[in-house]
Amino acid sequence: MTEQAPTLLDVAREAGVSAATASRALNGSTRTVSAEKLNLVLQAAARLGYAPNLSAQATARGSTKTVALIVHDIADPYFSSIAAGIVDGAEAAGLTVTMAVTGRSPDRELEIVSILRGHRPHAIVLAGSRIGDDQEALADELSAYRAAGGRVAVVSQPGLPYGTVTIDNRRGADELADALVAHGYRRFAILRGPDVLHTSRDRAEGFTAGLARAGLEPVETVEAEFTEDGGHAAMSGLLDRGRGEVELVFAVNDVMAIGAMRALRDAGLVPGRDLAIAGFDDIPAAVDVDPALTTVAVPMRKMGRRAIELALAETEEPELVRLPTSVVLRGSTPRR
Amino acid sequence: MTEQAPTLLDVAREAGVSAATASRALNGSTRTVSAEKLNLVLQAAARLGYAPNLSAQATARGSTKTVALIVHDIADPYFSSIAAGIVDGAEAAGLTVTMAVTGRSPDRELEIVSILRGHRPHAIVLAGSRIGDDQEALADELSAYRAAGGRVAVVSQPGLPYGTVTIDNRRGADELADALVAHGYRRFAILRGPDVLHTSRDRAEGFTAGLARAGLEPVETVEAEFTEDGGHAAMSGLLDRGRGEVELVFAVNDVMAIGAMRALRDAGLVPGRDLAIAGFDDIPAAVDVDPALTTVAVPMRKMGRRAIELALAETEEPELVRLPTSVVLRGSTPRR
DNA sequence: GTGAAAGCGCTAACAT
DNA sequence: ATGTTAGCGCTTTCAC
Repeated sequence: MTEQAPTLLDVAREAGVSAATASRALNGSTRTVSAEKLNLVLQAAARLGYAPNLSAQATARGSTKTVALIVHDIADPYFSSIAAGIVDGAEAAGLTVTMAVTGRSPDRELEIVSILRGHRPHAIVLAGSRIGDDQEALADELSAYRAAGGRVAVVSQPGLPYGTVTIDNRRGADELADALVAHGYRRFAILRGPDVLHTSRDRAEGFTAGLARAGLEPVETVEAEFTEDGGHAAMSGLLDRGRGEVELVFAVNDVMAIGAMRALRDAGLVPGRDLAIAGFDDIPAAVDVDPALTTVAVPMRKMGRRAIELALAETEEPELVRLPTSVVLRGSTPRR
Repeated sequence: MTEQAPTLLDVAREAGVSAATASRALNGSTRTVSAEKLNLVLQAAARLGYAPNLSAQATARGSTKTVALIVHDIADPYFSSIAAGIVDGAEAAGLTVTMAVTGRSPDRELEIVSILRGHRPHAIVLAGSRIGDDQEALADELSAYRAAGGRVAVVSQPGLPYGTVTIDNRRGADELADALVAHGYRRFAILRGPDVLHTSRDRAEGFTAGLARAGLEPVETVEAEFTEDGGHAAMSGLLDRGRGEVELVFAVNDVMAIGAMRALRDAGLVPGRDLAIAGFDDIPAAVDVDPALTTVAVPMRKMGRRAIELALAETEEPELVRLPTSVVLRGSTPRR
């Protein structure tokens, strides 16, 4: 049967007023319409089940009430926590969140930004570290959006000329190394992600720098995918080759660390006792594994919230917000 | 400085053609415009960094290329897995996903559906079991949307007159009970969620039914929040009161089960050895905990994909798809 | 194949 | 306070 959705004109007609009045009553600044007609319109709208056509509203006004969020993988707890913060913040500002997923493909990301731009969102938020340094095309796309009055915020990856909320990955990893050395560890392996990921690189380097201050260096470095399976595979490989003298494995994120713990157990070893493990992020699952995972706590949800604030703020200068991290020592790295 | 974003007219002018031709070249059915002008337009568009205004397109066409997704909590692995499937499916169909989060509040959910309806999405997908039976207002809102030609699909909760993809919660729990009895367990406690959640109720009842066939009944039933903290609190409570003769605790979802395991460890007990635990869903973390969690596998990602297909399918009759579950026995329920 | 013109549902001057 | 009238950027008849 599919009748059309009722339009503003239907409501106006039903209420016996002009479209303009109906518009003012329903969406405008309320104050300019008499209580009487206001009621008439409201009731007519309710009777008809009217919902304003946001697209039409957007074309007419030239702006939308949405913020577009770009993440790499929504099922990844790191991103979904950030997303949760963003949704919170957006909701507080009366904005709807639209979301797109890149699957970590730079091409796809570029395409997505282009499509999203078409939605003319109030703001675009990029979450998660970009891939590689070759971001010219992306930067162009974003600056076109920016030039047209759009707002951009970036979570996690500094270096883009927009409001950015991030953490100090180097420092966090450095402090972790410190704490671990203080716990008596001396022989470390690093499980890092693909080198093109800034996050991975910074954390690995920070950790190495921390060790260096104690006159140490990593016994071994293994590269793997930035996922749980990546961590599992890398740890399995390490064990196959013989882990030698390694006492502790630092994985550059918790997801990888948890994958590594699983590999350890699969090999009949006990994480923490036979080999210590540390991660980075403090995702919710970090306290669910046994032993609980030593890690660097990243305030993911707060980062999301802050990103929205940055995007919405009317500043000329791109602001860089660095949220503090903290080392959290847990059972996966017992004192030696 | 904020120049305006280039419009179709700008492109047309730049290419020396009419707006109509530009429109046809950029978005229409390609075939009706000469190769020559097509190129002209394409180049002009590229030069200007043109991105079509999707809102204007939507008002003109009367339809959008978006699907709206409503979830309770995006940080919950259950929902984010479903969301991932939906994003996959939508992407395959060339649709953008917009997302809103209810925080499990029925009022908020109603409000969201109303707002979303204003976006005139191609389809609305509701993910996660609804709260309570009092869904009249929600049903009204949805049927207004439906009447205007919108498509609706529901994940997880049967009972709404729309295409639905779900699992047989009763049966899954029933089979789990069977398997656990076969493993030698006799004394069970059930950790259930709020009774208003169908999912929780069905799983608890199915489990009880399974036990009944073996001439057993649950020793105890504890109600808690449907979250990890809820599971933790409930288990702590159970331990405080003395768990008596209970051999195995069945939590109606993995998140609660994992919370319960954590409570167990907090109390100095070893999950699996001192007290067996089983959950439901098979979220990714189920294999990360130690011992790995016995559970009922739910194909969450596939459910999301299937939901999009249902929503997009042109069927009159609301279809009900029940995806199969399977019992997965792991270390948290060793054979007795 | 291409352009002119009307219209999508709404908002925002501009009148009154 | 309310109605009239232009648009917003795009698509889509309808002629040529």
